[in-house]
Amino acid sequence: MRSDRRRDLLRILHTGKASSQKDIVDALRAAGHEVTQATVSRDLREVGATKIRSGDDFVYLLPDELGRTHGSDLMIRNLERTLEEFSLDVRSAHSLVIVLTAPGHGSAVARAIDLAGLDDVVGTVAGDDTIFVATPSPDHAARLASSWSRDQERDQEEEK
Amino acid sequence: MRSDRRRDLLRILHTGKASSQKDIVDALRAAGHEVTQATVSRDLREVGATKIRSGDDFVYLLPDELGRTHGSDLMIRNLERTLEEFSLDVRSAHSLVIVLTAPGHGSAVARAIDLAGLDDVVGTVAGDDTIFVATPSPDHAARLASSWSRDQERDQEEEK
DNA sequence: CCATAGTTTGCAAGGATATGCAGAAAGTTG
DNA sequence: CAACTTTCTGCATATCCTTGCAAACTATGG
Repeated sequence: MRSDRRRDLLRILHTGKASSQKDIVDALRAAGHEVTQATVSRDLREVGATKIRSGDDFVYLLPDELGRTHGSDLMIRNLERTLEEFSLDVRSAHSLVIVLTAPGHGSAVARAIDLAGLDDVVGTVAGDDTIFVATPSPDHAARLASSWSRDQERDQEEEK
Repeated sequence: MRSDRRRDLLRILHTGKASSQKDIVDALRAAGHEVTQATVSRDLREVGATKIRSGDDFVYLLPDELGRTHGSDLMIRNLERTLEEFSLDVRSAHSLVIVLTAPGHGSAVARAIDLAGLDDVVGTVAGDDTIFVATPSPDHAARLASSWSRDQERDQEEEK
């Protein structure tokens, strides 16, 4: 039955291990539902599931899990890319990290930092082109700053 | 040049109007970049963009926009589906709406309500199987309650 | 300027997903 | 129960996306 199958579909999606519709077909068959990929495609549309990148392959996620991608690989890459593109300088000052960005991009970069969900980041405050990042200790701040500098340098090369 | 093209790609993605890689190829060509769809595919992987449902078709979004799907069509459908599945009863009491859910699903349903980003919803508090939804007025509460009851009824039919 | 190594791209093939259509199933009405 | 309407599904196919591979391009060191 349709409703029965959908319950199992949601369960499968919830495990976060379905990376293709074929995977889902297999899982559903294992649960006793004889279905084809075409039906799965339609079911997925109905529940609003979408396939997003997770590292190098994909995962199907439900809409309410879309916002929970904090700290994921995707968001960490997003931070790296954002730093490459918009950060001009990164320094540490005691337990703070100060990031200088292209004018007007302070908030955007700070958001990327927040979304990355790094343990070392306690909080951020963004101005127009400057961000203060609070960390637990000067040690942490130094580590973060040097890591982010590396990300940021690559862009400087290209400017030449 | 690669970096130049990527800047334009990000701009295109930001408009939220690219629903296929072919669209993006066209847009890039219009901006003076001779590219093929294969290159676009690789560029998209690099910036971490993913294709998500938007109503009946798709949109390519950047990672940091994934969380901003509040209030979208996707989230509204998600709420409808969630109510169908987990809500047992919906009533209004003055300017509040009270939703009774399957045991343990209070928070999950409340989250779906929040994500839908409805103007009429001022705030929610969730218990194990009960949710209080604050609205601006008894009028709003009544409207919401009846709308959600309709969603919820469909499931009741199937229980028979 | 050449040789070499690394990077980027197009092409073509293959994989994954969406969909028109027609038939099956389920539900409705008289 | 027959006739009809509506919903669901599989099949076959179209569309869309990814990827291996080889060629074109860049960068670097002689």
